Amino acid sequence: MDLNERKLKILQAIVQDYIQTAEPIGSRTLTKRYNIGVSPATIRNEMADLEDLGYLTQPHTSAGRIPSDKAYRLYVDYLLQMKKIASFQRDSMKTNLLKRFGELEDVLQYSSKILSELTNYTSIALAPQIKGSRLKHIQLVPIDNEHIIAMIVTDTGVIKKPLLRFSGGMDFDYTQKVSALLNEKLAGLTFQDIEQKLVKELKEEAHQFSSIIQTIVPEVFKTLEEIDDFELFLNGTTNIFNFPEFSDIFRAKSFLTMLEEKSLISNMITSTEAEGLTISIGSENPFHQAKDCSLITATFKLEGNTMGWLSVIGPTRMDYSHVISVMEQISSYINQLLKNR
Amino acid sequence: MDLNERKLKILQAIVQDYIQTAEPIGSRTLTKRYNIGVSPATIRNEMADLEDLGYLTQPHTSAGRIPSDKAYRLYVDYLLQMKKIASFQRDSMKTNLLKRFGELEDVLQYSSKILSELTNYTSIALAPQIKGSRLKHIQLVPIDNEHIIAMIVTDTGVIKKPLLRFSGGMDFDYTQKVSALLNEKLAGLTFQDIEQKLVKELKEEAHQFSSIIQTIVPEVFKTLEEIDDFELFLNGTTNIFNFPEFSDIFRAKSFLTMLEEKSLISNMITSTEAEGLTISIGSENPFHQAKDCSLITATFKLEGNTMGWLSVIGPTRMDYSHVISVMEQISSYINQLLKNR
DNA sequence: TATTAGCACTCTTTGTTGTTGAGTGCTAAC
DNA sequence: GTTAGCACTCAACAACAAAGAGTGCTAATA
Repeated sequence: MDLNERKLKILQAIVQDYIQTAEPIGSRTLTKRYNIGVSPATIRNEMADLEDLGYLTQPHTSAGRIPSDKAYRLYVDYLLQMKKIASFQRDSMKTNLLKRFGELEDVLQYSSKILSELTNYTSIALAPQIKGSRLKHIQLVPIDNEHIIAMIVTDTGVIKKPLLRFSGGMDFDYTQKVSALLNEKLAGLTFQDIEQKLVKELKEEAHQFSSIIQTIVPEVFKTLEEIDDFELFLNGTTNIFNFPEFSDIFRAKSFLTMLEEKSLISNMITSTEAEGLTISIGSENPFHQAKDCSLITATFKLEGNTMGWLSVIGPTRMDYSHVISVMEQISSYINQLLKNR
Repeated sequence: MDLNERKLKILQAIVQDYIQTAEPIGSRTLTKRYNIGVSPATIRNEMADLEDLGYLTQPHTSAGRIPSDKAYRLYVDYLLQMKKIASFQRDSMKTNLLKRFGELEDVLQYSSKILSELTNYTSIALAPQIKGSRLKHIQLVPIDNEHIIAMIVTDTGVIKKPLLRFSGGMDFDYTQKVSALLNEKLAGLTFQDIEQKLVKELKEEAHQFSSIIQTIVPEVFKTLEEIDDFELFLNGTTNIFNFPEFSDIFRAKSFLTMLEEKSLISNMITSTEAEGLTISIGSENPFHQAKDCSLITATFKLEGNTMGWLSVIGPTRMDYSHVISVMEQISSYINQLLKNR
């Protein structure tokens, strides 16, 4: 018993119907809505087979069938193979997105907003942690007698700005010299390298600035450590209320509570390694909280470094076709942006 | 017919009971739970009076009574008058809060998190817009040949960092001179002043830098304009699921949707002018979306300038006593912090 | 005169029961 | 191999009854 042409046809019809209606579908209704070419009785037999094979489940004996995660996986793989990317909204999106410049974080956040609006699902933007990235520029700026800001730009575009308390005062020229030295020594290195090896060396080498470097540099890193979470932006969280599977208050609650757990979400998203689109369906997700959800993640890379992630999360009964097409569009513009900065 | 001692006693009992149980309460139950000293029949008469006076309502004829917004208002005014501030958690909170330094925004955000955890309601932190505040420090930093970051520190502690595209390149010394000039001319002024009057003057005066100033300064302000929303931080949004009045999916949805409307929320919060705690109950709120909610807002000022807001939002049946006491605590520490920076 | 006991009445909530209809699996006929 | 027919299942819905918490009114009471 394998998946012949007819079984595939029936399965696809069921998946598509369920994505639209969220209702279990029976053999008779299927023949009415779709042109399968066989009678309900035959479909019933095929459905029983498909259930045995694990593609369909039945909420109760006298109900229709609903697709399993396995069925969605088949459907999605088929879709990805076809890659029938629609080309809607191309122009308006392009100009809007390209008009924005600035930090990658902003671009991701803005894209996430568009994404949730276009798909009506919840969208998540995630910027990488600073640790793995490379220092592009560091600049100490004295604010007043007691405070210095260390402005830090990385190759992933993240700009962190730890505010340091530094009693004793320091004038601009001095911070300028220190900044120049730090740039010279540290630019291009990863933060891990800097922290592990170079601070010591630097202290020894730069005698004339040893006091300030001993005070400031560890302080900068300590503060960075503290603020260095994954930055997570959510959009369209209330969209789940549009879906009947979340009209149960407990489901809605657990979904929204899951979204509030930043660490869980970022774990789930960053676990995707491959560049491009990754789809994980229902129980494929690493956390049980997400077992009724599908997560579509676009990973952005530049020269091997991960620059950020963009995700859509929704019910397993997700309109994969639509979401994939929108995400492919947005991804291509972001990649364009990444290459041209 | 006025509010005699006994009516007040009964009303207070009803309010307190309803805050705890969220169930309409009848005369008999009231006598059982509280020691009023009269029979249910008497209480019924008094309740009928209180209903006529607008302090109570009845969901239906054979149900108990629930307090109206007017009743909560009376209760809250009484509470504020008493100011029975409990002194729990004082020490742990103090050390935690004072350990944090840095931007006021961070302090507000962190406080909001504590606040939602301590009260189990939703908490909102709001930092002021940049427009009304004064420039404390501006520093242009060249990142590469095409980008300059303008780091801007204001007296409200907000640090904005618009990234500007500036083709042509500019070396550090040059940006340094320009920064110094801008600081000299602009520090201490409000952004409105700068924008309206001074840009023109500056252009004329500073001949040697006229080209860059003509290019950069308007660009900085344009970018500021774009990013200058109220910064709004939400915490504990899913806490509403704990309250039976939001166990209806539509209520929950409309509450959460309201929270997503940043402009509405910030309008509601910033409409409070007075320093200290402001409470608006149910229909007292300016927006109908919030007519089932109470909003308790702490406004922080320093020398007349509003530095930020901290709010708790929840059902009108809010545990005012508890929330007020927690907010008084946190506010006092934030004020302490503000004065000592 | 203010308070209270008693009573009839109201209305929601909860549980029961029957009906409907969409769906199934199985069998026998085509 | 496919399909018509049939008995069966089960959720959803509506109708109905009973329970229970509450009310307002009236008459008795302190």
